Amino acid sequence: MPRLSEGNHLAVANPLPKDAASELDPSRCPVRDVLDHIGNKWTALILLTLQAQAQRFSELHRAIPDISKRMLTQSLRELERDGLIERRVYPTKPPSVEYRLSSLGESIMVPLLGLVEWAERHHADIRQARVYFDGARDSEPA
Amino acid sequence: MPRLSEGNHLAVANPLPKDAASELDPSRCPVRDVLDHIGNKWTALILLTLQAQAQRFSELHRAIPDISKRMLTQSLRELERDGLIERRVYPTKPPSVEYRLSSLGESIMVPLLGLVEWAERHHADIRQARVYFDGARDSEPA
DNA sequence: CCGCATCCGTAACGATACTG
DNA sequence: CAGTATCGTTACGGATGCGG
Repeated sequence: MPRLSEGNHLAVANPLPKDAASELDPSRCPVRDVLDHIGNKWTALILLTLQAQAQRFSELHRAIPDISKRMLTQSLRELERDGLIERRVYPTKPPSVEYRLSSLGESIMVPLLGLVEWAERHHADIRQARVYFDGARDSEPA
Repeated sequence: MPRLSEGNHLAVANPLPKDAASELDPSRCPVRDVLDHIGNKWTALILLTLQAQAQRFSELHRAIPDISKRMLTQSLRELERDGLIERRVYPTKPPSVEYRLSSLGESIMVPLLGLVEWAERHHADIRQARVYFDGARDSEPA
């Protein structure tokens, strides 16, 4: 099995020239960058929702009820900024805005759906492991 | 393209029996459950690191320098709890502990590496989209 | 060496109210 | 309808120090 770009995502061991970065630059690590985003609790859900078809703001809101407007807006902005979705404004009255996956956004669906599929397939295993772990925790000290 | 289990990950539209859950149960949604975990900023990195080979606590710490011991411990516990990694204690003196992927953990590497590969392949696109977006933002209001 | 506990700053997030 | 602004809370996460 290939190991990909050997230790690239691990924080650079070489301590950086001098004082260049008081903090190591995470934007230089594709893995962290992308993973942080899809882990942003909502972004993945939004992408998944948009994968079915383009949606308007309130449709998205209805599809994901437990997100606040604030977070929805913010997440959409991020996705748009990253070029994963496109935002189209129709100057109707009242105005309507439609969000859709860009081609880049579509391309991430492939690995993302892979993860989704894994999640659905192995969720039972995880839940089982959890109850075992939690059970063993307080029945062990016999 | 298959849409998987139609709208499962979206918060259940059916408003739950009565008062059952004041909050909708995210643990019943595999997608959210898994995505939240791998998005936990460190878990994915740890899995990626362990994929190469089993590692001891301090080896992991060296491999991912910018994680605190606290977070490393915590993340490892979570992963162990979910059955993705195994923890082996060697009663040497001083004691040494080794972490390795479980078979379940190995199985998640496939989709995870898919995402990693996507990230590496498209990171340039994302960065470019960002500068474009940010640039357009404050040059637009002409 | 491994890992837990405490303290504390920060940001993420939600709720609400208001604008075009 | 599609946001923005403000506020308050919560939790994440880092630093440090102790114990096995």
